[in-house]
Amino acid sequence: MPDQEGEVLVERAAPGPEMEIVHLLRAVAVDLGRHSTRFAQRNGMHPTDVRALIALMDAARAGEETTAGHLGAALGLNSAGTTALVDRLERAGHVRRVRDARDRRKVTIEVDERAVALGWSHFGPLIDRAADLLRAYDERELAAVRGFLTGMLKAAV
Amino acid sequence: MPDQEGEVLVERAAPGPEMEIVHLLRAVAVDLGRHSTRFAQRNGMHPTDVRALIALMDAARAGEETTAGHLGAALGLNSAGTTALVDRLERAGHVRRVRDARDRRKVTIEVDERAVALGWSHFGPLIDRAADLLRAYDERELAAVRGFLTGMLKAAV
DNA sequence: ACAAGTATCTTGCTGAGCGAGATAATAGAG
DNA sequence: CTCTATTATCTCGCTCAGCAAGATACTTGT
Repeated sequence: MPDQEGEVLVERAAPGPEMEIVHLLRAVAVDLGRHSTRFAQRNGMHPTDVRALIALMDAARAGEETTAGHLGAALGLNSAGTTALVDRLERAGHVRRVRDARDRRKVTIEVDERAVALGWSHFGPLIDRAADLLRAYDERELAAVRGFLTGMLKAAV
Repeated sequence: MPDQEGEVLVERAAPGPEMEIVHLLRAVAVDLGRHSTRFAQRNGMHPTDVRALIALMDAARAGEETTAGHLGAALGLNSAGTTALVDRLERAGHVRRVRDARDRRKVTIEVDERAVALGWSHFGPLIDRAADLLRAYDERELAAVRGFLTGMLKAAV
């Protein structure tokens, strides 16, 4: 009876007990996004601005300088959008533009310390909570969480 | 010596082995966001449109009707933005507007079956991959993953 | 020294989302 | 039953993030 094709498509997933966790992961991803959007709005920023600051801090932690071009590429913006983004962040005092001394076409972006502190004040409690949860786990449980997240990371490319 | 205050703020987190997993979770959240943005762009939609379709499908799965107002509230849009969003989705054929018969002020939004199928074709493989990963776990490992995600969900409000 | 290449910025535009208010339908008081 | 308050959606005019195209400034290879 091919008269319910829609239903077949809707109910395609294997409805095992795994699906609960899959939906949980999605809910967490959505909520983390909301959390960071709220942070943006409270500080008069846009979601992209927060993503930019996070990208900049990640690079800084890895010991890499970030140029305007790098930043734009990481966020999927074109050059005009990148310039506007950096203008915005600079005007708000969250970053500084520094002309590269060796290649003077380049502009490296440095995050202001106060922006870092602001980020910690908002995301710190969440990170602490996560660390608390994980400290209660033994090595096999940690491996399970790590393995699941690592697997999802590879799958989501 | 208080001449390195910036550093103190930057390195505030307890640098235990938990931090690796915290960063993993954030990376997964970001990548899932990117995945859904790519889906949006490939189909000529905006991230908000995808979020709207997901919200609509979630409600439908829970057996609830979604009105324009509900949808806007769920996405944090005002009424003008909501109207524009539904216009866009309707123009693209992803949803239908249906005037509620009992309260004729209300407009309920119905997702078109083809939009659902389109979503599955993109997110299905990812979901399958997640289910595969989880099927290899025993009950205690599943409980660990579930507990961590549930805890983060409560913390991220 | 000069052509080709690379990094950023400028200009002009499109469109998502907002604030304010219009329109239409329901609910409650008398 | 009618008049007013409330609720749900839509319309209008605007702001601003991001795009496409091209200008500008610097570097590199010949």
